[in-house]
Amino acid sequence: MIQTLSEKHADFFDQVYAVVRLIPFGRATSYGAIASYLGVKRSARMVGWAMHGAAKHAGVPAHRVVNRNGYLTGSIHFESPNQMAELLEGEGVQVVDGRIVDFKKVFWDPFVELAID
DNA sequence: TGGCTGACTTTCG
DNA sequence: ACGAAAGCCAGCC
Repeated sequence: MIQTLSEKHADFFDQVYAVVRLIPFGRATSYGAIASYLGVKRSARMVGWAMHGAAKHAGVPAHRVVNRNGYLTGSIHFESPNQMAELLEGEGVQVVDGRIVDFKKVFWDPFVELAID
């Protein structure tokens, strides 16, 4: 739960996992958006680094996390470079040349979707 | 134990 | 407008 993020002093990784898990089907977000949501936008790299552990965390759709341009930069860390793209396409997200088409449309902004008050 | 590296983003020159 | 550098923090030699 998101509310527990601010309540509990969970590890940075756990917070990232929690947010990533909330990404709806057919949507995607960026490392920076998650980092910013967690209040450490400058640590966007850590979000990506956190995904290293996300692979062993079931239920964490790491393929729905891309860089701010919609490029599947993390695809190289999947079982195969095209694994990430195929997963996204399987969710109806069109991917061309390692980049999400109309990323702004499929972009899932935690600040908006989670409606922070 | 200490230092390097990294699935990024932003800002300064 | 483009290129380079910094900042973030935890895991892994």
